[in-house]
Amino acid sequence: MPAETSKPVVTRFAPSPTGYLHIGGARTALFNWLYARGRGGKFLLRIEDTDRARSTPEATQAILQGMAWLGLDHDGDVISQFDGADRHAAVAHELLAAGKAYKCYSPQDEIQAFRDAAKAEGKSTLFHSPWRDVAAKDQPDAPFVVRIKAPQEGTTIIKDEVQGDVTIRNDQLDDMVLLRSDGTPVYMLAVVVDDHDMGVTHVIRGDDHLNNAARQMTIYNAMGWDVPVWAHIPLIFGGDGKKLSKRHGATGAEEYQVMGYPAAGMRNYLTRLGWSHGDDEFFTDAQAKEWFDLKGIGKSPARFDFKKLESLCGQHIAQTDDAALVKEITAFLDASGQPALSDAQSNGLLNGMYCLKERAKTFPDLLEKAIFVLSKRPIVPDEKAAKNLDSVSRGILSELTPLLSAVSWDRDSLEAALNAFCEAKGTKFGKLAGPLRAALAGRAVTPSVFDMMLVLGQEESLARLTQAAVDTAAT
RNA sequence: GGCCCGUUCGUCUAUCGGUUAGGACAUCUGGUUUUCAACCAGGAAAGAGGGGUUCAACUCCCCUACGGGCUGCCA
Repeated sequence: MPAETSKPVVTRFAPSPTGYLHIGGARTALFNWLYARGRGGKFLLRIEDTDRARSTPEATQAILQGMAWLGLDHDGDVISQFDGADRHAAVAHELLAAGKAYKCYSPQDEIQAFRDAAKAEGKSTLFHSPWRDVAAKDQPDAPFVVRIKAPQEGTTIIKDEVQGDVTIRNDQLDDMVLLRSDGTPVYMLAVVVDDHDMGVTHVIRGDDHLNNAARQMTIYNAMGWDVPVWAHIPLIFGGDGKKLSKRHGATGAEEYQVMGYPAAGMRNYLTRLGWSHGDDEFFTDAQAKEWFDLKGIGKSPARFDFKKLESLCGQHIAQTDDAALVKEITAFLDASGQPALSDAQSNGLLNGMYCLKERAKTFPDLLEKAIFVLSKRPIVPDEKAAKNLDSVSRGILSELTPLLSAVSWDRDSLEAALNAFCEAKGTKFGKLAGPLRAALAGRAVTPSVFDMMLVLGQEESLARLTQAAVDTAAT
């Protein structure tokens, strides 16, 4: 690996702005980001917008927003591929002048007819232009496309860090179009020129481009440019082993944001999907940057598993700093179009975070558990909680309340007081917990009653107990 | 049709010619418990099929099956 130290790493993510940031694209971006960031290199972002009909500024915004949410910061400005069209065309003309490309006058319908016929006969549909070696003086004054002169003998070896050495016979390569008949460059040319001009050293992209790499290499070779290190990564599938699509549920990065998955958990899950570092499952960004390499990327497509995502997200939430979580939740609320937290709610959330974050896998999950601290009196019990507030439990609560007003408000004292109360009443604590939950939170599923009382404070807790004891409306 | 790639528990994966094929998520059983979660203990669960090579194959080679990709004046 001594070569790696000689040249700084430059990676890039190059999405087409035709829709939201697909989760598979997000992972490709993540791999590029990790690889560059772990090596002190640069991570560039280029928008492949040469298809004018399908590219939209909204899509570019969605991609930027998705990357921002995932914390994938890029170096330098966002590059528009379309802006480089003149440069791309200039390269094609350079190739033309050097005799490494040629003008092809075959009309499209003719080519199409050839392909249809070849297919019908079960023969190769590779088109061989009759204009490849026609001298300039014999060329007509007619519309033409510029095609590269691809090698016709020998083999091209794609030295891929993930797939290994992939050998393609050159007779399988076509003289692909570089410039359309209107003079505009095609994608295949644009990527190569841009990657070269941007100094990209490692091309990490989906393996749907593996075959394209051989074709792109003919351009690199014709221009005498260094071929980058290739790493073609397998695509992500849905749970049924089919290409991930809408029917599998969410495919856009921002949908995961709206569902309340923490970005750190997403990064961890996506990194581990199709890449491994021994048995490590849960790791921080710092560890991921340190460990990530091309060798650890698997060759087979991985399936997306929500359960594992949730498990990892739960662990990340539990390990995130309380204040940072409140910030993330605030952003989540905003992104998902929900009402913002009041200052009082924010503070309450922060105070209660220690006992909330241990038990939540997503932000909505956490918020659900936090209802006790986000709600104001009067606490209205939901259906399940109401069942714990029958007349008997109300009686018990009203007996308990004066007792608690005399107790010192710390965990040990509260536990002692409640246990003593239960013993005196001859009941188990379990009998008391349900009504307490209903009174304090209005829910049947909550954090520990001690934590709730501690977070709420003595005054508020007693007020809620009092209210529950006297309120008979629900029964 | 042609060319290219892939295939280890349900899922993500470890292994890199010699292992009782390991871990994680999910699942099942038991325990703990104050609900949910968490936690503890334990269980079930895998090399697509067929040929080689080798003393020995999940690991190397070939074939088949299945899945995927490319085969555009899309990207």
